[in-house]
Order: sequence, then C-alpha cells, then structure tokens
Amino acid sequence: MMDMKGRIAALIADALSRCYPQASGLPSVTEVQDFLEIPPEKEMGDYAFPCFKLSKVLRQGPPQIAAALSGAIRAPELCEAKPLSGYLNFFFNRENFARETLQTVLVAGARYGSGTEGVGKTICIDFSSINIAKRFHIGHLSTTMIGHSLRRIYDFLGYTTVSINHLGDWGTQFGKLITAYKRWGNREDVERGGVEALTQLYVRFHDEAEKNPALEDEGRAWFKKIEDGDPQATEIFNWFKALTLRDTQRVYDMLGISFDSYNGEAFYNDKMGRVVDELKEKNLLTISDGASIVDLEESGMPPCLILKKDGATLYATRDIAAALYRMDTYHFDKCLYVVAYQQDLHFRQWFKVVEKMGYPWAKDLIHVAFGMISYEGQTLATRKGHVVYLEDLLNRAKEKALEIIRDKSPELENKEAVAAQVGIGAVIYADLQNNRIKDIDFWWDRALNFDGETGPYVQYTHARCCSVLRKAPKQGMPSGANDGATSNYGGLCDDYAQELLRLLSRFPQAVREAAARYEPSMVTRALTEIAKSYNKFYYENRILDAENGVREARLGLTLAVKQTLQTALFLIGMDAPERM
RNA sequence: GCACCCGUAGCUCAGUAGGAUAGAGCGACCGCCUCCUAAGCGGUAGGCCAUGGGUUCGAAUCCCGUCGGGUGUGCCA
Repeated sequence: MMDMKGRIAALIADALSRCYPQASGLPSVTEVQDFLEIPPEKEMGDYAFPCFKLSKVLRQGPPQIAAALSGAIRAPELCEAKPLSGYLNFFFNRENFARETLQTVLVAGARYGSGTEGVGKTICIDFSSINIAKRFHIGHLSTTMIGHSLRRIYDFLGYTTVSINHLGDWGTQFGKLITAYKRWGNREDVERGGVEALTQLYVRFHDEAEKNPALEDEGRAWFKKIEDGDPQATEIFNWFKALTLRDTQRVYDMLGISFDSYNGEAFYNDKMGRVVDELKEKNLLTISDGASIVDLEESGMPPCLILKKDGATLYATRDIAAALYRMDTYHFDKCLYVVAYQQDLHFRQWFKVVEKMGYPWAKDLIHVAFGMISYEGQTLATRKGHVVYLEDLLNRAKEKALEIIRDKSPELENKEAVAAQVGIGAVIYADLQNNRIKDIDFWWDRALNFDGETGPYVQYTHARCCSVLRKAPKQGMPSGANDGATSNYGGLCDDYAQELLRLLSRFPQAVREAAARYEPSMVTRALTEIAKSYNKFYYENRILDAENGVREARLGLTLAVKQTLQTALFLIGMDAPERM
C-alpha cells in the first residue's frame, strides 16, 4: 500500500495536469511529494502543498493556484483539500486514515518500521573501544550507546553489521604497568581487585617515577619484552587484558551489548608495514624533520604523521591499516567510527590519506562524532577521583528505581529485575536523548531524575499499554487486517487518536532518518512523541469501557502503540518492562 | 594565528536540503485519582532564535562579517 503522502502527491500532480494542460515545467509526483510539508497547526490539516514555487511557472498568484487545485481534487474517501493563503491543505478522511494506519502497524507487528533496503550491504561500526587496564567510566557511555543503537537500527533495516571493539591494548604504558606489578603487586590482589587494582598500580608507578626516573627505563624495557614476545611479559600482559575484559563485560552485560570483533591496536601491530610500503610506492610519503608524513596542504590540513623520527608507527598508521584490513575482511559499504569530536582532525586527515592512496571507498569512512562529557562542570580526571564509573552509575540508577518501585508498586513481583531495566534505561535514554554532537555535563540528580521526558516515562507508557491490554476481553482483540468486522474506526476520529496515528505512521521514516544521519536521538524523539501522545489519548478517551466496536478500535491502537514503543526502545538499546 | 563544532525560555534541549502564529522537558506557581498504572494529565509564567548585513514572495534555518563559547592544531591515542 502506497503511503498517504505519496497518494496525496499523486492527486496533486494529476490535478495540476488537468488544471494547467498547457503549462510546461510542472513538477513530477516525486517533486510534489518533496514539496509537501506538515502544517505547523493541526487545524491546518495533515499535509500542506505550498503553491508559491509554481507561481512563476503558471503566472498566477499562489492563492489562485491553491483554489484551482482544490476544485480539481475529489477523493472524499481519502482526504479533503482546502486552499488557505497560498497553501493547499489536505485533511485526511479520519476514519480511513485510522483503519489504514492501524492495519499497517498491526500486520507488521514487531517488524513495523523495519526494512530490507540494507540487505546485502555491510556496515562496520567501530565503537566503545575500551582501553586495557582502565575502568569503564561515563566518558565511554556515548560511544558505547550510540554505536550499539546504530547497530540495532541498521540491523532493523536489513544491513549486515559488524560491531568492532577496537581495543586500546598497545603502548609503553603496559610496560610501566608490568613494572609496577612486579615491584608492588601480587597475583591474588590483582586477580581480586581487577581493573581497579591495575589502575592503582599505574598511579603508583607515576608517583614513584617522579622520585625515581629509572623506573621509566624499566617500563620501556618491559614493553620491549612484550613487543619481542617474551613469554613472561606476554603472559602478564594477556592476563591484564583478560581482567579488563572480564570487568568490562559486566557492564556490557547490563547494557545488553556484544561485539563481533575485539581486534584492536595489538592486532594491527604486524599489519602496518603494508601501509608504509603502499604509501611509498604511491609516492605519498615525504620526510619532514626526520618523520615520514603525507602532505595534506592542498586539502588545507596539517600533514598526517605516518612514522616517527625513530621509525615507529602512529595512530593514523594504525587506523589506516585497520581500515584496509576491514575492507579486505568484511567488504564494508560503510565503516563508522563512533568517536568524540576531539578527534575530528585526525579522522579527516587519515580519511584523506586513504583517498590519496586511490581507494574510492574513502568516502565510505564516516566519523560519527559526539560531544564531550564533563562531570559537574569539570573535566573528568581519573587521577583526582573526579570521575563516575559506569558500573556505579548503573547500580545507583537501579537502586533509585528499586526505591520508587517499592514506594509505588509494592505488589510488583520481580522488583529487582524491573529496577534494573528501568534504572539502566534511564541512563541510556539520557545519553541518546539529544543530538550526539551536544556536550553533556553529568550531574547525579539529573541522571537519577525519573520524571518528565525520561527513560522511565517511555517505559511507563509501554507498561500502561500492557496493563490495558491485559485487562481487555479475550474475544475481539484486534490483531491485524481482519479485525475490520469488530473495530469501529469512528472511535479513532478524535484529535488525540488522530495525532497518535500520525506519529505511528511517521515512525518508519524516523528510523530511516536516524540511520541516514547516524543519529539515534531521532528514534528517541519519535519514541517520546508517541509516548506523550498516547498518555494524552489515554486521558481523553475511555478504552475498556467504550462501546462495542470503539473499544476494539482503541485496543487496536493501544496494541499498535505498545508494539511501536517496544521496537523504538529496542532500537536505542532499552528494555520494555510490561509492568513497573 | 589557522581549522572544525556550537550560540533558540532561568536550566537542558527540539525545530536547520527555507515556508503559515518558534516548541518540549526541568525548575517555579496553580489545578486533576469513587474512573483502564498519578513514574501520569492540564493550566500560568518565561523568547530581539548571540549580533550586523545579504539572498528570497518568505530566513531560527542558506551566504558573508562580528561577538561569545568549546575542541583541535607534527612525532600520545
């Protein structure tokens, strides 16, 4: 079934050709569809066609054009067209719109809004990318949640996705860490303390190294051993890595996140010669102050450093090596890097280098940048303890949710499980609520606020839908296209129901825009609008004790809302509790 | 200095491939549970869309300048 917008565009195009048979340069159906907009006020209709642009072609004032077109459009079963100050405003036939929208949503069910446009296309998403021996804190929340949500959104549209946790597992800091461990650590304490214990060792190293600079050399020596594959160094290093992944996995489990690949810096260590060779071969490498660079002056950027004076590689080298590997391995159509905007220049530089290497897919490398996070107005500082660990945040959010449940729903059975869904949901929602480029200043009271437009609000609305549906009579529950016999769609013609139907009908488009703009917040916003609209509908209309037929129609709408909310929640990485 | 990003209500933000009278949440104040989940709903108050030009029938939205803020800017990642 063609959507309403397309059908209205077809009506307009047809009316244009009949009203102005002599005119040339009339817009096509698709052009008309692009002109169509949603009026600012509901009283102005469901769609509006602005006639200003046609004024020149048709040598007529916009109001005259609108009037002529409205006279030529006769489709009462679909909509009415009324001219108003240069616009042609379309008012849906409400009953028809309700029937069509509801049946579309209910037939699609959990797949409403999904698509197949991505079938056969692969998208690599590089996100979260934790550092070994460092605790997961709120600074990692955005990359993790944006990446995870994008993954679900692209999956929903039929793409094959590859989620990649590009581990920060290479560098002299690991030599220093081994030094600290050998001097002051022991197996049991570190095994028990996990990443926190490693962090303490690292801090101690820095304190002691200020007094005793020889420690730096010792650290470098241990790192050299890692590089050379020394068995003891490798064993300790791999153990640190396993400890970090073990601790981090607890958080990933709470968030429901998994990765297809953990290939990080260490993995690419032996794959960088190819990059250097290729750059040399293509005459892109020049020596400057002893370092090997790719000059980017003609692109208006500082040069991209490939090799240090001492011949060591740099992170641009590693990123290029990883991109080449991923193209060879996954044949991606796009490769997304969900990384903070601080690294914007870095990405623009090495993307340009890949382009200069002659790879047409350089244009498919996308830096999905997001804003900085600060804590109570100040930069996060792990050393000073000015930091919020993700695990602590999620646990406190769970506790807060549990308190509220004990207060408001003392009879709820699985309180702990629901509290986890709600508390964690609040954190996820807050992170994906606004455009990703916005900076976030973290405050505990804000993070733990569950009133207003928050995660709990949308989950609450979902639970409310579930509650209504549970109490509905078993018979006559609408489930799809064949419920026309029992549902009276006249019961969905009020402004509240219509607004809700409008939002439901636009949901698939919202998912696509979110994908096109790498912007999960567009799904969050659609989700919130639907929830708000349902709560208003719910207060203005009786559902269960409405008359026969109307009750079924409103239950159908409730089911459609419930399913769409559930889908939208899933797409941003939240759970949808049925009771709370 | 240069580059990128951002300036919309007291606070946090929607709205930007131009469209009609600029919206929401929080905070403040006032209401609504004998009724399907009050984690809800309604109302009041709160705006020179940073600023000056330009393009246009029409600009918060596009272009140029200015001011303010953030980030980055050759051997860390």
